[in-house]
Amino acid sequence: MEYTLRQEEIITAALHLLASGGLRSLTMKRIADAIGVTEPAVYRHFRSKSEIIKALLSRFDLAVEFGNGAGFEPVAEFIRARVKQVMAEPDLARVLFAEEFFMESEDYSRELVGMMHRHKEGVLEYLRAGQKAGLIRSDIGLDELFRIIMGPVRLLIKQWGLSGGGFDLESKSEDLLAALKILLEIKKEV
Amino acid sequence: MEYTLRQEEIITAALHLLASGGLRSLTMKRIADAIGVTEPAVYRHFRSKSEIIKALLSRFDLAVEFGNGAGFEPVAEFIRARVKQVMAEPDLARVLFAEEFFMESEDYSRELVGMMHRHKEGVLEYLRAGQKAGLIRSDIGLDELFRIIMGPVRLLIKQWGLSGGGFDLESKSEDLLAALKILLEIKKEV
Amino acid sequence: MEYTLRQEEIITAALHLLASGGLRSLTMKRIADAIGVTEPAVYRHFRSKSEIIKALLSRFDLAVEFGNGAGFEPVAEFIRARVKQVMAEPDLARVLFAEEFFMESEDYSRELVGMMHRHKEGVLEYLRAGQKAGLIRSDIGLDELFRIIMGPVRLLIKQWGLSGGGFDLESKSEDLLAALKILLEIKKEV
Amino acid sequence: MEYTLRQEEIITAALHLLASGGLRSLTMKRIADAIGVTEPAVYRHFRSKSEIIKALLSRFDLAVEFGNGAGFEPVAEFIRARVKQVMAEPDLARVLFAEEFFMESEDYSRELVGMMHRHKEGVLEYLRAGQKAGLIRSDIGLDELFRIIMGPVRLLIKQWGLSGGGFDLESKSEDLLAALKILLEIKKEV
DNA sequence: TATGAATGAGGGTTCATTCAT
DNA sequence: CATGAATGAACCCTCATTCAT
Repeated sequence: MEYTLRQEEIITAALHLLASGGLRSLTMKRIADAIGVTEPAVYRHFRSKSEIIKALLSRFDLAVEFGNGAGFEPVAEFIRARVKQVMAEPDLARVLFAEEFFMESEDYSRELVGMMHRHKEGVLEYLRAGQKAGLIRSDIGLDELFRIIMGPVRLLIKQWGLSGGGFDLESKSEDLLAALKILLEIKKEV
Repeated sequence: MEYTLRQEEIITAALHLLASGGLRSLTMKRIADAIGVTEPAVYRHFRSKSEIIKALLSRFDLAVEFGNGAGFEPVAEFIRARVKQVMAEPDLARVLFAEEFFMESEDYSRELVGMMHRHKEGVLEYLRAGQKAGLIRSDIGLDELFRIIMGPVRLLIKQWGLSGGGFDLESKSEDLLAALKILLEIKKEV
Repeated sequence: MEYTLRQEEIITAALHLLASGGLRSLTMKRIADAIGVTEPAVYRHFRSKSEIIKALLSRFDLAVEFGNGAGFEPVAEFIRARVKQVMAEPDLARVLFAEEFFMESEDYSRELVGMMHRHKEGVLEYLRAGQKAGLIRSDIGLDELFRIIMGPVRLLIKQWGLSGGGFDLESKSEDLLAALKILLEIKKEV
Repeated sequence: MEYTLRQEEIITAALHLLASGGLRSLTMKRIADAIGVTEPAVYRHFRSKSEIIKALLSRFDLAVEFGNGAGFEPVAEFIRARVKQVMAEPDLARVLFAEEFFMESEDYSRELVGMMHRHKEGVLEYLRAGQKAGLIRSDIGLDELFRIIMGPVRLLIKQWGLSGGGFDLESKSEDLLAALKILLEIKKEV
């Protein structure tokens, strides 16, 4: 979906409010104030608050193509893309993995779950192919493998968000990826 | 802090509301309805909604004593305690790692951060000692170690919560612990 | 249904607003002002504006028992009861036969239609029995008979309402009933 | 007053909205949508919503010339004209005798009352002349006569409108006229 | 210990209307 | 002749909280 400039402005304002004060502070009035108009003006651009939130959720999506790769490297690339996205829009870090925010409404949940599922399947596919190709250790189940990779990434990004960007996310994420690489990749013997 | 029976009842009702409908549905009216009284009656037991939420947060705490152990095993014990706690009160799973819920107010944040910190320190201590004692691999930094253990655990519990208890948390957590053990523990050579 | 004093007060205020300014002026704010409280206070007594309107509609109902009578006389009694009711609460006159007001919502419509139907059936039964007993002329169909009696009554009450009580409704209604009696009753020959 | 094509289109759309959803649904947005333009465009053709409603009311008027006739027949002709008009534009039936719709504003009221008055005077004149000429029974007052004729007609048209055109209005109106003729006309003796 | 009644603040949303383009 | 963007006023309703009883 394409958004007009005004719409993008609104989505950004909404994301900022959500990140800084939770769903409670994401009100039409505050959005309107943030972009310098009155409340009804916002309704020219989105039919309802719901629509704004749905549009906001689309920012969670990654323009990542899941290809035919195998092993840890393409997964790492996916994670690096996430990290870059979060760093480009730090507000994201505070809400990205807070599915609970949107739990309240079936509507948002569905959207969110769909997106999560898509990403999970992509990652799982890399891992499955990696195990088959002997690039990733096979003494650990796929489920566990997935959690052991994505769990720490989520935690890292969350910590960065909660700390207000208090550390260098990029270098810390590289550290994490390096550690995961050591643990999960099968070293090619000479 | 000790709570009266009525207070415990209120906290449980609040937790249930929070888990099932998010912060939005956690209102004084709904709490009152849930325990079968009117709103002012609730104020007899808690000075404000804030106090209820703070009391609720105390449920997140673990009555775990962090001792002098070292290595992966005491960490696993800590995690098992968490899992048991969550299974005993499934609502907890849906809110336990949703720090964002409480981000809104400095008040709650402080409480929560303190708790998280305490737990983190405990776990880190086990890991540090474990590395020193040669029980845990040392080619991975403490920070990464912590995230690689607690990240997946958080993710697992969150998934269980979001799925509405759709899988056997206990066995899945054992699978996870086993995988982490394989990855992180140093095998004693004969 | 029984209403508390406050509820009756609200219903009366609502009826007054409806009568004096149409549905447009029937707002929660105005009702609240009319009884000297703030808007939220009204919600203690009715769950929604809908409920108030439904309660209001119940005022349209007549506590008239439709018995086993026959002929014009019991119909006249029914009409006299309506007239008395309207005179006791003149606001009624302006809204009583304005089904269109409530057309907007299926909800109200159903309620209203049910009431109208009950009354119509009662009147029709008197007329049918009257024709069978030779008290009412039979050269006119029941449908027409009904309209020729109730149509003028409705018009009379409406005119009285629109004129702001500008004439003596009671005497005018007696004139009307007398005329209808002359036209429709069969004179007993000696 | 003459209206442009666009204006007629707007009036028709307004009438339709009014008939199908009451005054509540008669909004500038909906009118605009109905004719496929945006709101400001409507303002090109009418200075305000008020003007639209006033124009709408003009549809209630009948291009009936009240002549010098006497007795029941010219009244019946007047009624037949109404019925034809209503059948040609069924939406009219749902709002035609709903003076309450327009009660809200003095403005509309005056317009409407004037029209009603003109029609009433015309009908009354026929009846007065009819009584004088011995065509209509004189044991019933003029006021009552008027109500006994127009009351049922109004009720009939209203019922037709509320029933969504559920019966044959033309034949039912002939039945009604026949009944009224029997009741009110003086039979010429041989 | 509990209730009934109330309130100020604020929520999302719709309306008729205006104005620059 | 029409649009996109905006606005002030108003709408229904919910919230945490208070107070007299």
